[in-house]
Amino acid sequence: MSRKIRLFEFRSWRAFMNLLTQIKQRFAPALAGLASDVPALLDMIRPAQDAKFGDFQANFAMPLAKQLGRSPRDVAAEVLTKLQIDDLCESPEIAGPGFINLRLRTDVLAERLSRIAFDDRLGVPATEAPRNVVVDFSSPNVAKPMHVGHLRSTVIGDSIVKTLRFAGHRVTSDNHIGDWGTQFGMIIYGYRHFRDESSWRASAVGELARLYKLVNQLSDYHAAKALLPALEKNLLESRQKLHEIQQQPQDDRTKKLVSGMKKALAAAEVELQSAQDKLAKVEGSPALLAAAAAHPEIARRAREETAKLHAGDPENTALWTQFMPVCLAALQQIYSRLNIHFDLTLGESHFNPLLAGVVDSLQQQGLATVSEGAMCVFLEGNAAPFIVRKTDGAYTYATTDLATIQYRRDTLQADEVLYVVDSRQSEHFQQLFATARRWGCEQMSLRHVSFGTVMGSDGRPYKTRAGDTVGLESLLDEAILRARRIVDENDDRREQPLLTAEERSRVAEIVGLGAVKYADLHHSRDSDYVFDYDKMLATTGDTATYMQYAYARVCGIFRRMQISRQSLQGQPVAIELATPEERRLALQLLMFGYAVDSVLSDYRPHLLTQWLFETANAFSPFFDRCSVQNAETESLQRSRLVLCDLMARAIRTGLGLLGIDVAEVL
RNA sequence: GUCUCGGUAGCUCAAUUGGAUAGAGUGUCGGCCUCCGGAGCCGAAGGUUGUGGGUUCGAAUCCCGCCCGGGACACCA
Repeated sequence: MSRKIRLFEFRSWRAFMNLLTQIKQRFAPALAGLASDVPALLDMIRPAQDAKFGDFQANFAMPLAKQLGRSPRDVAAEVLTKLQIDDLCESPEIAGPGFINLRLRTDVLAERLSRIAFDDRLGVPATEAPRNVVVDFSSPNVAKPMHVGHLRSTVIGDSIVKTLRFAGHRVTSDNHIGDWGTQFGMIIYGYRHFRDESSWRASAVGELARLYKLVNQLSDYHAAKALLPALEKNLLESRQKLHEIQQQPQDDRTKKLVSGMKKALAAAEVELQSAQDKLAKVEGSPALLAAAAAHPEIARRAREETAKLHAGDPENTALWTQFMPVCLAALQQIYSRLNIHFDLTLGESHFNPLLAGVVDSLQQQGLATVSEGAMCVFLEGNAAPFIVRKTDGAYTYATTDLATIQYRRDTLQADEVLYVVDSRQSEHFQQLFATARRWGCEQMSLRHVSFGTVMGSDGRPYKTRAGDTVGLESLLDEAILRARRIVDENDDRREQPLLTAEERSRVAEIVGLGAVKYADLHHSRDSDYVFDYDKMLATTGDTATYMQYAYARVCGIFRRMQISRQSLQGQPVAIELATPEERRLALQLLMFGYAVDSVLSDYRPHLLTQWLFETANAFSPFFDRCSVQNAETESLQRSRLVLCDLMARAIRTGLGLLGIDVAEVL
């Protein structure tokens, strides 16, 4: 009996937590007689765009008025006469063309906040409809060092996993690593011909990375050398053509031709330059040049090693088996540093045995046909076919991806699969999903969560000054190093430094990693963004550091007053919202659930960073003007302590969903 | 050439997917330290949302044309 009652209470207060939902429920009967599609109208009730419009705003009067052929303000007024909401809000106001502005009663706000004061979930209920979601992200190639290109997928994917879990879904994070590709042919070839035994013993990972880079470089060298005459000829011809066109009288048609030619010319120049760079790098080193001369067929031979591996050659399989743990350990090192965990790491090799069956099945269903020797799926609206088996009999990543979908449907029982992969592959996924649907996966939701490129300050993809891609490891090192300088400087400025050397290292790690992750997540994912250490580690503005600082300031209050946050728990709370600053902070804290919902509606973590920044921003004036220590009354002091504790947990929880940590002292 | 994503304050980015006077940060300028962490707070200036049309009560957002940029376009993943 008592258990039943408690369950009921629990569910009812959870349901009541979401003020917005509750407000919508109040509007439903008021709208019932006026419109057929009430839910659509209720959906137009939202948090106010600007605090001067109150706390919530209803935008439905204008479209509804149009349906009814009446004036919007009239319709709004009629709705208000039927609306029962005075136990929640001040009297609603009609403004502008017909907006309804709602301001919550402060006593209601205080009461709601009191209820969630010690709730770990900050009043956000777990979903009543949990789904099985597989999130496919990070997905590096093993045997190649991870670089800046893997950053976004890894960070965004991890945040989506954490947010989905928080919302109550059953999530499987899966790292679909490239462990069966051409790079293995390269390191096998490299291992046979260029291995340095002592380096191998000292650091197998480092040696594999060196071998990969070396073989790649030599292959590029020969390719560039072979291509050079054609590139030079191409460039000359482009210049010649451009010159000729420019001699002609200028009209709209020639103008267009000129701009087209200029673009082609620029592309040809870039291509030539890149080839020349590759040649210069090898020719600049006698050792490399000698190696290149000794291995003229290196690219082809490396490909053959890959083919042998795929064909089950025992020696190459043995090498693969020997290399894999080394490669995985190298990846794991970065993931544990980033504090990112995968439930599964099922790479391409795992699905290899299934590929023949996939193609057979596609063929049997009449989806795939042979064209120009390749097994293809032709899709309406796509010029290029989706190739599932190449002319030489090898399978492609299309095939692997289909096998993976099958596995996720049948074995993991997924309702939904998210692919956190950069936007250049959107055509691939569009074809993949279309094929999968026709193949029998129409029940499953498949989504490409795409994102843009990380750029340098020059507006081009982020590279080192020498033009190499930036290794992820060194990128993190640099961020942490810079964070350490900031932490040192700050603590040294104190009369009594608060941190030991070890603590400083720990804090620098938290601040540095947080900066990198936050900078990535606070941009909307589909746009490119400019990578800038100074901006992401700035102690002012919309950075992780600013949020972490706000957290540390709260901790400072408790430390100073010698009150543990733990000791507040379990005692009765009565939140008092005496000032505008307290009210603003309270409202902001209650919006957490809305922020989480909005993130998940389209997998956009930047909406959570926005909420965090607004929360830290709401806290600052409170901190400035509402002294806890010198509060007028004991009950006000207690109320403020609870508010502080809630604020700290909100920041910690919110940052946590982004994969970012906090520290008590910065 | 086709498809696709973009062009918003000096700079870096938002804009709850069609809602009010387009907002933040940074930078610039001007105010706040007998008071819980000044890594802070408050304020000001800064815009023809690439451009020309259209759709409607209402457009940065949707449609069409043009200009500029990124990317992808049969056997790499």
